[in-house]
Parts: sequence; structure tokens; C-alpha cells
Amino acid sequence: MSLVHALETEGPMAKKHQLAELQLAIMQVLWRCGEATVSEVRSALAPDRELAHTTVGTMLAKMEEKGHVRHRSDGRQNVYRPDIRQDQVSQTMVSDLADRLFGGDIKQMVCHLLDDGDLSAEDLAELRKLIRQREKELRE
Amino acid sequence: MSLVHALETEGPMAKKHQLAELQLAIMQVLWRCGEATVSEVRSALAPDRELAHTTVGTMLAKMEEKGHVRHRSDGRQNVYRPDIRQDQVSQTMVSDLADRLFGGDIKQMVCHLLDDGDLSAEDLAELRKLIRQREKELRE
DNA sequence: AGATTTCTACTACTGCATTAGTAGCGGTGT
DNA sequence: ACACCGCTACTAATGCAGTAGTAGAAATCT
Repeated sequence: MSLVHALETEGPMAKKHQLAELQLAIMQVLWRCGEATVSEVRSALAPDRELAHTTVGTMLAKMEEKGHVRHRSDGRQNVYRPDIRQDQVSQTMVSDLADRLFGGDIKQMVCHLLDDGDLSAEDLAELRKLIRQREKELRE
Repeated sequence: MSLVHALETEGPMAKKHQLAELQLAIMQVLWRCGEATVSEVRSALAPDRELAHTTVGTMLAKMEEKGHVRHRSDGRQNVYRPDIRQDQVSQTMVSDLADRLFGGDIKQMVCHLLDDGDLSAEDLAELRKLIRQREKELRE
């Protein structure tokens, strides 16, 4: 399938940053804020989910074990920050889904999005421009 | 988000066809073959996964409970066939991932694919054509 | 100092996907 | 008839995400 997998740049092998629902939501908060305490993460998630403080703490601890985040101590609080980049995760998760749904055929996935993803005329124009750009890059 | 959700044709509300790894792999087999016995599904998966016959059978039974597949009996064998369409599932899973990764911004997801999805010049040209088509449809 | 709050660490439990073993049924070969 | 084989149904066990309670430390209030 995609060469990107084999040619990934960092490390002996780019890990599979496959994150579950809540874990991803937490990462989004951290990516947005840079770093955050348990309470801050909890507050940020609050509009959508009503979680106990301990739930978030436990989750972050587990995520630290797995290398998704790390923390420093600020007094008695733990301040967590991301230890994986957002684009790494996007890369993994999107290409995994593309593998599973479309046999790794990225073009097919884009087609799907164009068909079902109700994009505005402006969006489409912008994308078309982006593709041109990309084609130019390829020719060089 | 996408209007498609609200306007889905069948049923009072289009269900969330969120399938897990193996379940999706099984559905892919059924979508490809039209219908298949447990053994056939197992054989089809064999190159990638070495599963016990009973494992596949159990999985299919559970998937039937959930309405993903249905079966008819052929002698002592069960012949399973899909009871959800591939594009329904793609729709759900892709837009769910888009929600979680890009806050539902489909354009951003397409951008990501264009950047990281090593597409060939031909692919890009084809996509560009598709976008034009879509723009034309929008104008009507 | 004593009571209250705020946090983390540890522990536990639920739900679901995955995996497979065992029992039992219906045919097949001898 | 009897032994064997393939299949399904039922049961069980594992692993992980998600959820939260309890204990105990640290800071705060009176």
C-alpha cells in the first residue's frame, strides 16, 4: 500500500497511534492548549461529556503509560502535554480507515468525501487549487 | 453537520453503522461475494488472519443480532449476506473520523489526504475532474 | 490545630470486540 | 448400525476502553 508507511521518517518504525474515542478527545484538548491539568481537560470536555475528575485522571495516566502524553508536576497538580503530534495521529488513523474501507485506495476515499461530504462551492474551488499545487510539486 | 444524516432515506433515523476491525473485514468479504458461508468467509480472511471456524461463526451470529447481516439456511450451513450497504458504513465511519480528527471539517480531511496520501499525478488529475463535476452539479 | 477541599494513585467494575472450546445434530463411509 | 466429520449454538475467557470510588497527601479556611 502507501509507501509512506515504509518510508516514515522518524524512529526505527513509526508507531501505530491508534487512539480511541475519549483518548482522541483528550488529545485534541492538549493539542489545542499546549498543556493542561486534569481539571482543565475535564472542563474542556464538559460541554459534551460529564466526566468525573478521576475518570479523566485515570485516562491520562493510562495514556502516559502508552506514550501519548507526558506530564510535569506543578505543586500537587499534574500538568499534561502531548507527546505525539496531531498529524502523526491523523496520518495513522486516516490511512488505517482507508485501508479498512477502501483497501488503502486514497483516491477512493477522497471520492467518497466529495460525494458525501457536502462541501460548499468555495471549499471545492479551494481544493481544486490545492490539487493543482500538488500536481506542480509532483512535476518538480 | 452533513445534511445527508438528517435526510437519510430509510427508517426513522439512519443508524450509526460503526463497525469494529474484524466486523468490517467480514463485511468486506460479504459485500464482495454477495453471500457466503462461515467457511467461505473464513477462507477469504485466511491470508491475513488465522481464525478458528467457530470464531467466524460467533462473530457472524453477533453481527446478525445487530442487524449487520442476515442469513438463510442451506442444508446445515448458514449462508450470510449483508444487511447494510457499504456506502452507508463508509459514510458513518468516515464522517465520524472527520468529526473526531478535524471537528467535522471535511475539507480539512481532504487536505490531509492530499498532503499525506501519496497520490499519483493521474489520481490528482482525476480528482480535479471530479471536483469540477461536483461544482457543476452544485450550480444547478 | 481541626475541618474542608483538591488532587493524585490505586483499585475495581462494566461493556464490548475478539477468540475459541464443547456439545450436539445431521450426513457419510464401512 | 457405528464411527467420524463438518456445522451451528452455547459458553467462556481475555483484553482494553471507559467510568468512577476510596484512600491519602497537600493546601486552605476559620
